[in-house]
Amino acid sequence: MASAFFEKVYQVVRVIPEGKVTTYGHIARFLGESRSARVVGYAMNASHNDSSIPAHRVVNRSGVLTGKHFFAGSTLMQDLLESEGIKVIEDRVQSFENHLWDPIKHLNQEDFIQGLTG
DNA sequence: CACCTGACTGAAT
DNA sequence: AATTCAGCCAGGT
Repeated sequence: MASAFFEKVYQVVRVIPEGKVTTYGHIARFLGESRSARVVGYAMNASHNDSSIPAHRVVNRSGVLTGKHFFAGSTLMQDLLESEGIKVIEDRVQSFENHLWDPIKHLNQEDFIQGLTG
């Protein structure tokens, strides 16, 4: 079991809809830790312990696949995204904002955290 | 035990 | 507008 923050991150990542992506910053902000975007990324690094976490749907604020290096091979992350209908060119998600899934807009922040802790 | 690094980001210079 | 700095947490050296 990872830290509480890691768990929250995982919970959010797990509910990202197929064919959608979000960013480290959005997740951090959604969790009320807008300054911990970096830790979100670090949580993803540790997410290799759990295969149920679609880490490929998390990119940086520019839609760049900064974490692809941590996937097997050099195109697995891109391949996964493209298989969900997201076009990726040179490690960048095309029409990024169009595919962006903002947890702050699609989830109820308080309820989510309440349900998580309770 | 202290210090450094890392899938980030926003503010300041 | 581009570069630098600070903040967050965990794990490795």
